[in-house]
Amino acid sequence: MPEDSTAEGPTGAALLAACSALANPHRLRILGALADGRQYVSLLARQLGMSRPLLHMHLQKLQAAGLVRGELELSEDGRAVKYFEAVPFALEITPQVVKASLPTLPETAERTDHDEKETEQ
Amino acid sequence: MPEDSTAEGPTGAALLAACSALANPHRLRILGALADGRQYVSLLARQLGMSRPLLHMHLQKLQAAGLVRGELELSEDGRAVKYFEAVPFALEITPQVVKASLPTLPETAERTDHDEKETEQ
DNA sequence: ATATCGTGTAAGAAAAACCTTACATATGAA
DNA sequence: TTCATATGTAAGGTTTTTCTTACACGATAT
Repeated sequence: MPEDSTAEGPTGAALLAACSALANPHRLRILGALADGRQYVSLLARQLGMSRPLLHMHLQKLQAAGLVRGELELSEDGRAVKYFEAVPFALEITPQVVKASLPTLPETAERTDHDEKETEQ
Repeated sequence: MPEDSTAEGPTGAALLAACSALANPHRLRILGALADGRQYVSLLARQLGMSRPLLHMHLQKLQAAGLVRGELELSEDGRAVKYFEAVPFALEITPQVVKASLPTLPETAERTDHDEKETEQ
């Protein structure tokens, strides 16, 4: 068996955050647009044909998930410009990876394994 | 460069469906529970501590995304029992994979590239 | 001063997702 | 028949996400 039991997987929280961030067509386009180069918000909004506040919101979600990174800079002519770039992540998801991530999934009250008397099939 | 340009990636629709299906803690638990063996709905609901109608709904979403598969069987004693199992998928997601999937992402009107006069930085 | 460019964010409507309760069916056993 | 098991699903409310509109600030250029 070619299994490498030391292969690190994402935490449940990280996996959930990443998948949630990717579960939207706009955010997929945004991430795709940043795949081969950084860009600043206003221009990116025009390129993608969406409003700037909307793009801002989606970028926040992508950044919170760690898929994208932003940096505020001052351009030559003095204006504040915020550039975003894709984080070079590589997320491999399989049923086993999901299973392995569960212990670190916060959410909805851990199964407290009290009243479970012979619930086996 | 170890790049294999013929490495197939998921379609935009498939990627979006998969990520949407995984963007929920209950569904992560469900998939994790099915990772090493099939199970039928009612028992799975008890094991996961959730209502059967709720589990049913989540299983539908997982199945629609192709991450899980269900089969209705008749047990020895004649009762109809529906077993679900995890599909052995392996989804690798990177910014480049996302970018490559965009042409096959339906949703929100393809950028029709008309009025784009020198929008370059 | 005013216009233009960049930034951020708050308020509220609209849409989608989530979840519970309730009902309906079928089978086997007491 | 009645109870227990399994299945599926519709109706309705709650919660979350999504999106627009509107406002605010700062700097440069006219």
